[in-house]
Amino acid sequence: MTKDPPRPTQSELEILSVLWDAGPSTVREVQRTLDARRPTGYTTVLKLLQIMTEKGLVRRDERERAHRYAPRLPRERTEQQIVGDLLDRAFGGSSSRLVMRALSSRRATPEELDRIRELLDEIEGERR
Amino acid sequence: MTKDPPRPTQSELEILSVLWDAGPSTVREVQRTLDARRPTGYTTVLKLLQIMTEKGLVRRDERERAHRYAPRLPRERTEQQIVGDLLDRAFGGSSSRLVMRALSSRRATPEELDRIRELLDEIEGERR
DNA sequence: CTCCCTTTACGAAGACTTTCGTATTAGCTT
DNA sequence: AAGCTAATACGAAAGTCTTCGTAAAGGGAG
Repeated sequence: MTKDPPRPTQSELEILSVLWDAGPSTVREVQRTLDARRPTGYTTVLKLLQIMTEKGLVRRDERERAHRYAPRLPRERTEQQIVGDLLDRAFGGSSSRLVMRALSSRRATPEELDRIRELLDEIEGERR
Repeated sequence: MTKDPPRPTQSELEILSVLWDAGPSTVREVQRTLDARRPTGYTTVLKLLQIMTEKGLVRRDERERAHRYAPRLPRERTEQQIVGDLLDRAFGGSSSRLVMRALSSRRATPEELDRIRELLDEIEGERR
């Protein structure tokens, strides 16, 4: 059984996010996406991805000349880990408080709100 | 106008959380709370609080022999900052995805769920 | 084959985080 | 005032994160 990789750092999380969105990508592809948001050097991204490979956060496919990197864990699972951690650390485990902050922090679209309602229904349904 | 303090680190956030819960506290008080969860030395907490004072994350009251530390920003605001940051960094700005992770990460009480529904109503109400 | 261009590899610097040992200071007790 | 106790101050060490410069390697064009 392979051990779980450590929690990703802030920058690593940003890279993972790109990979989850775009699928297996080369350094150049990730760098271009990141650079559009905030100036980010090529070797910086490369080094990060190499470190992330060592940590087991990503898997590297070396068949092509430009290696392709892919997340090793599903987005779902990592997000859960991060959120759970934050919940304990800053929200005293109160998920509702976190939810409220999230909702008042960014506007959610009506569709999103609907999906959240559905989720609430599901949770309350299970309770019975 | 005073500049905003930087984003707290993980350990700093833990300390802030204690201070928000307990109100202005001495190093010893914070240390005892933290130590109960995970072994934490006195001078470690002290140093952190001193650094946090420099950064402007907490305010120090030196009138008593044992100084009392208090958060400089309200919990609300800091939580918002953290969540907003996380939202951008890992959730592509999708608050609903964050909400779902939060809700499936820890069980919320029925009361909490109700409060969330109310919040949803409010948000949709404003839209009209 | 040789010259480029793009990529990966390596290493190091600088900043930051976290922890802890030790020194110093202040108050209380006697 | 002297001594004890508990607090703060200081500084250093070890680890991590982030960035970047430079070297090495690989492929394609001519």
